[in-house]
Amino acid sequence: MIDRYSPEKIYMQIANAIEADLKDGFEAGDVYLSEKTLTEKFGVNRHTVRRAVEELVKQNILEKRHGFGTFVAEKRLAYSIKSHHRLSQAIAEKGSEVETHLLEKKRIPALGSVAEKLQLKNGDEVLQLDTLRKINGKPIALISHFFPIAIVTDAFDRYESGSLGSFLAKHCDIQAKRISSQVSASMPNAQDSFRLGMSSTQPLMKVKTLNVNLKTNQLVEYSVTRFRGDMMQLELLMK
Amino acid sequence: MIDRYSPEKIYMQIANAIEADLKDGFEAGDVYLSEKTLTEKFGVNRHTVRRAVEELVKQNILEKRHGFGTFVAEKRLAYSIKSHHRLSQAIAEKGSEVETHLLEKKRIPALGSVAEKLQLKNGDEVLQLDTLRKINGKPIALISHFFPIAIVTDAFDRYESGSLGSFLAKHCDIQAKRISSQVSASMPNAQDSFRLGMSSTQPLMKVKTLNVNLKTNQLVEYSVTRFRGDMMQLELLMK
DNA sequence: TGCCATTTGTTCGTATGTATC
DNA sequence: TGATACATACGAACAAATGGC
Repeated sequence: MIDRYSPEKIYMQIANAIEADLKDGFEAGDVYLSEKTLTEKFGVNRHTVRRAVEELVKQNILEKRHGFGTFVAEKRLAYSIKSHHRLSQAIAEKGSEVETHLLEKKRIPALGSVAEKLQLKNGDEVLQLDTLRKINGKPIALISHFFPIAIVTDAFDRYESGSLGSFLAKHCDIQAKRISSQVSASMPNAQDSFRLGMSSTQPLMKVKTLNVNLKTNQLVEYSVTRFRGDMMQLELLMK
Repeated sequence: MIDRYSPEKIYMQIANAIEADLKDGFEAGDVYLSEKTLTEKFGVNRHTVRRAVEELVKQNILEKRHGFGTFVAEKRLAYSIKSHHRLSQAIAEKGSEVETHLLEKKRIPALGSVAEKLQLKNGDEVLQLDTLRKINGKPIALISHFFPIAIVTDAFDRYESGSLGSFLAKHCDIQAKRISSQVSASMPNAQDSFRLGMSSTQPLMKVKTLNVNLKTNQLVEYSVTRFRGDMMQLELLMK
């Protein structure tokens, strides 16, 4: 079953063998063999089967759940246009319920792009708020907000959920205005994919935005939003 | 440096530490520290730093080459979306060399979103042109252009390479103006990842745009651009 | 050319942590 | 609570690619 003298890596041989095995008696959603079973079946180390399974998870063929097992991934036909939420639409749609939850709040030294964007010195303190955005109960986006400490007031301590924009307007007299956005696609890290309840093989759409105070024109917020790539589509309408 | 009693996994602590380190003294293209060095620096096992680096590779922050080392990933190229702005112009301004190659040309019945966007009946004929865009010799984007047959003239037969926008202006008297763009992130299919010379585990950034003829205001083109997610970043400037 | 040091890649072994049922 | 299964982390050895001499 395994050719230890083949130039093809053992984990790839196993990945291929598993893939063939799946087509022969397994259906989407079925629980697949445990790592222990696979270890015995192929006569290799557990790490090696883990590496093989990892390969198939990356390809969306298997899924894993800690403490439960490995199972055959559901087919994702979900890419039809209709299943995409449009940011502008989804929020405006009647019946779409948008929630925002505060996940974390901490003071950190501004590093790299955060310092650069907010025009601070490397190491200047900023307040970081991480929030989770849900639409109709489903996690859609994670947002890390960065505020220069200079604009942070005690009012921030009271924020717990709901629109951060409205909160700033009401309690801090800050009307934020977006002056630029940068959009890119990348893969999620473990924490982000967990928090968004998505497969780590699905991409994120990252939107980095810089906001100024509409009145004073001062830089007040830099934020990094990670949208679930499979659920969100940005819509840009030209004038 | 490493807190072994933190609930945050060691490999994530290291990934974060490396990310901060990178912003402080490393530039795109620089060779980063070897696994051995990192192992000593953080006082952990080599597997653990490998896991951390893996995390950053997934996020397009580091790149690895077998037998050579780890280096800081190149910054994504930025591309501003503005109405009247063409990709070739946007990039050319930065002094990069842009090539466009025709991959395929065919007449097909408009289906689904193509018909919908161009306001055609399902099954109406459209001309599809697939082009590959390279910047400094590297494949960056695949574009599928769809034109209603009504606007297609014999001139189209002469198109082989170069800016399609300029071609339309010169030979078909069409000045295209973008009226909307939709941006999303998704994984590439086998053909796209092959044509773009990228890993099938890296995401694409898809930009769907709808263009009208500036003079007549008629819908003239719908296009779907697949950018390599690891090489491109859209930039949106407000106002 | 070929050899060597360096660096990443693969595989084995072992132990312990943590989630699920 | 216990059994099972995946997750993390340590240690060791060898393979394979790279670049310099």
